[in-house]
Amino acid sequence: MKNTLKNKDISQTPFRRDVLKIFNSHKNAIPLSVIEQELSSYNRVTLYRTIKSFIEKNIIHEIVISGEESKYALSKENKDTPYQQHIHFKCRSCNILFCSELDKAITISLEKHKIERLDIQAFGICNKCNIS
Amino acid sequence: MKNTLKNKDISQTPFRRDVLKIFNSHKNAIPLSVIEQELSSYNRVTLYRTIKSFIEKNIIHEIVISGEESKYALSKENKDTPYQQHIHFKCRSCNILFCSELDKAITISLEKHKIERLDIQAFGICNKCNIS
DNA sequence: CAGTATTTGCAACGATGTTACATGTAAAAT
DNA sequence: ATTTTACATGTAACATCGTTGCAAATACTG
Repeated sequence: MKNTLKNKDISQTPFRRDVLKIFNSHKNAIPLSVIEQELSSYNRVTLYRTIKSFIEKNIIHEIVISGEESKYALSKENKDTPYQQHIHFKCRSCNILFCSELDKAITISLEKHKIERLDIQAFGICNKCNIS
Repeated sequence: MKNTLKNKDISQTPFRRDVLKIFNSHKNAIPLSVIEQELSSYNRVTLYRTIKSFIEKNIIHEIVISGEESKYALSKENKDTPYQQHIHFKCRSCNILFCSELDKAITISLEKHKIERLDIQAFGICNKCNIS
């Protein structure tokens, strides 16, 4: 099922549809620069605002890695489905960055601190790069 | 044992000593703005370059969390000690951010992808905030 | 102490992201 | 379907962040 702007409490505009279309056409997380390349024309300010409202509406989420350009990926979870632990995997060979759900949830305990949520980033070599 | 600039392949200057002193006086990760406040005077460019070289020499590391100012913390590991999994904990009440080592290493498998390193960020309520 | 390599401060620049405001457009109301 | 209203967009200006080139100062080497 395609991600749409409907039922997201956000008004539908041509620009937002174009941006969402780009996210739907990418399996993996993409940086702003890719979105800019794929838009025939755009306004910098509007794009920033679109990204910001998509994040607020939980349509996408931001993935930041130290020293790298932020990337964005469609969020699978929404208000109806509970939070699922998911991991971001980054391949150091092809630089691809994608999200994946964890089969078994990870539990970490940290002394007397109460952990409510975990963000996990994994770095390594992806399937494809491992073969070739 | 205090962290020093010796044996780090980096020349010692008053400014670097001042910055390092600030890191040594904080148990937790701090943003640039805190360093700036605690330096009686400083040059913006020099501070950026100092932070960058401290990161390169693995004296400190950067912790980035989506939507927040980057923070920096002293690195415990250096070239002599092997990489240890460590976790960043952020308290959503007092906003403190600190690093902690994991007693037992976490293993995650992701289909056919080869994971070499994990970064884990935990969010919740810290010990102190939990009590009060 | 002299020579060399590195660091610093300054000025200028470029990239990134935000704000105010006028205009345009989508959604809601009639 | 038309009006009304709320929200989204484009523009310009601005603020912040981080970098670069260069000259002067300082730390390290012999």
